[in-house]
Amino acid sequence: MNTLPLPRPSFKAQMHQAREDAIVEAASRLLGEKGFETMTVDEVAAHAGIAKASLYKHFAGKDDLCAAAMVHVVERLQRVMDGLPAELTALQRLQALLRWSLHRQLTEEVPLLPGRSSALAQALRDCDAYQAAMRQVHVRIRGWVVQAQAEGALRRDLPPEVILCALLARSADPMLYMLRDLGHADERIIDWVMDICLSGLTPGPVALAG
Amino acid sequence: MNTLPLPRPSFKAQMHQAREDAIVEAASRLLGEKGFETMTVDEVAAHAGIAKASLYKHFAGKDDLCAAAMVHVVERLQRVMDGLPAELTALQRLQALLRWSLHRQLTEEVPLLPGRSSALAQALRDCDAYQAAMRQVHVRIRGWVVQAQAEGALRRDLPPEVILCALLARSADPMLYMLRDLGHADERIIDWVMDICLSGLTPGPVALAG
DNA sequence: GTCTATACAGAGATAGAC
DNA sequence: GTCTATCTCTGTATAGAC
Repeated sequence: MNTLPLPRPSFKAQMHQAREDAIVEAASRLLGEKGFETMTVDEVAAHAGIAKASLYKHFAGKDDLCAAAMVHVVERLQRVMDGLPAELTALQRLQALLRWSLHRQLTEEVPLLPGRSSALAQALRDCDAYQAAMRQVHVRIRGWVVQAQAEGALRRDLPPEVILCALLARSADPMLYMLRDLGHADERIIDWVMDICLSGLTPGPVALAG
Repeated sequence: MNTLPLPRPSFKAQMHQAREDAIVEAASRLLGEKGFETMTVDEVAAHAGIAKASLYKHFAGKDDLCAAAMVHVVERLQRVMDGLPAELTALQRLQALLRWSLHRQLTEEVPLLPGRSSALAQALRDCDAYQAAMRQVHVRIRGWVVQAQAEGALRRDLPPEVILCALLARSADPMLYMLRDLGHADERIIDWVMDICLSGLTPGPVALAG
């Protein structure tokens, strides 16, 4: 692509970027802990250590701010995908992704998916950067799903899109919190959810009732 | 002698109850469509056809109102459980319940489970009526799970509580909305989700990566 | 118990000095 | 660009007449 040497960012620009990152990180944290509707811009500013008015010099509004936080999350996911060892099979890659997203959810970080009836969902539909990043991720994961199906590691009677949804939806599965409320340890919860997601609840090939 | 027409002492009470039911129904509808944080008491009053101040004569506040709506939902679930044909196996009962809750979710009705970071979750923890009803439902469904395990219809290597959580969590599974956004028909979505929940994503016994 | 009108609080967003 | 102080709107809850 662009092989031109990038101009060294000025000190001021670095400061600017660093502060913006701090804001986004604070927003991500609160978004994960409290959700879009419950969190407030005041809290974000307080956690970032700046005044609210300064925050509005960086972001147009709450929607904008949280959309940026969500883009941040997707970019982290992309880096995780990039960092997977080359020798892994397609299924192993998908398992690693699943484990990563479940772990995220249990540590109260931003979920990959916005809540169904959250105003954030609408804001994200209008955010081109988020849509583009998310499309990339989908295409890439879908490729792994198809490959895993070809290798016989995933069911071939399900459309790849459906499997893709089933995997991504785990990152917002309420089952994790229900199990945590019962007092189970995080790692055990993750193992159960992954196991059930992949193998199901029935012992063998299920005999569906007519 | 008393020539007055037969007294109908419960008439006023009936009116009272009918109005209260209308309020709860409106609250349920909006709770399902928009979620606890986004919906407003004004909207509920408008949908119920009364003034907001009148609503506050029936319920102490928004929390109270929505808790009542949630209790209403659990009671409907209990009636569904009561109405299941006696000749069904335990697994078939669980499948029927699963199908019912998935159908509910797709028709934008109140989900059985509150969102993770919703203020409603806290309100429900403080609501004895909800807690009691929910405990009853849990115990009953858990019984069916144990029975299905004994019949070999559900995996025995998972604790019943875990399977119970896995089933209940489907009623708030974001997968349904993802598939709907892809343009699939409701019935097909439900079939896929039930199938994947019970049989998993892998073809046979899964070979976990070491 | 139901209404109209209003008090009160919280949160998003902005003004204007520095 | 950052701050303090303020505006404005929305939404919960209540007062008081009938």
